Amino acid sequence: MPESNSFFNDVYEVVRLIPPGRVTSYGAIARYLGSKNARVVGWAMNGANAADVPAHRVVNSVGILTGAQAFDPDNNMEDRLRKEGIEVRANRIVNFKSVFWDPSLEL
DNA sequence: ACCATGACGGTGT
DNA sequence: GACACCGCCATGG
Repeated sequence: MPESNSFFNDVYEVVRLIPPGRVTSYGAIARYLGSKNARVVGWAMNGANAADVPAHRVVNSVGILTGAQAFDPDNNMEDRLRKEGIEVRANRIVNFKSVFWDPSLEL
């Protein structure tokens, strides 16, 4: 597990703090951790799939479920979000602004 | 140390 | 709102 003692671990910690029914963006997490690169956050989420992290609550700045491909077909991202009361349409969160949760602002 | 890759973001058109 | 570009930096080979 290369993630231990790493930047990835901090990412997981923040994602775990996202309230149910809310979502955040890769960039928001990156800024909160002091990093300027949102891609690294996405890279971290690639491994978060196996870890106990609500990765389905992390989307890009536009509200698109860019990481849906990384989820299992029966455990897909879109369904999990709908289950929490989030409106999803065509792989995109409809009321994105309403459910957006900024860690550096609300944490 | 160099290079390619990537669940991204901001700006301009 | 959609699309094309360019910059960003952690990891792995």
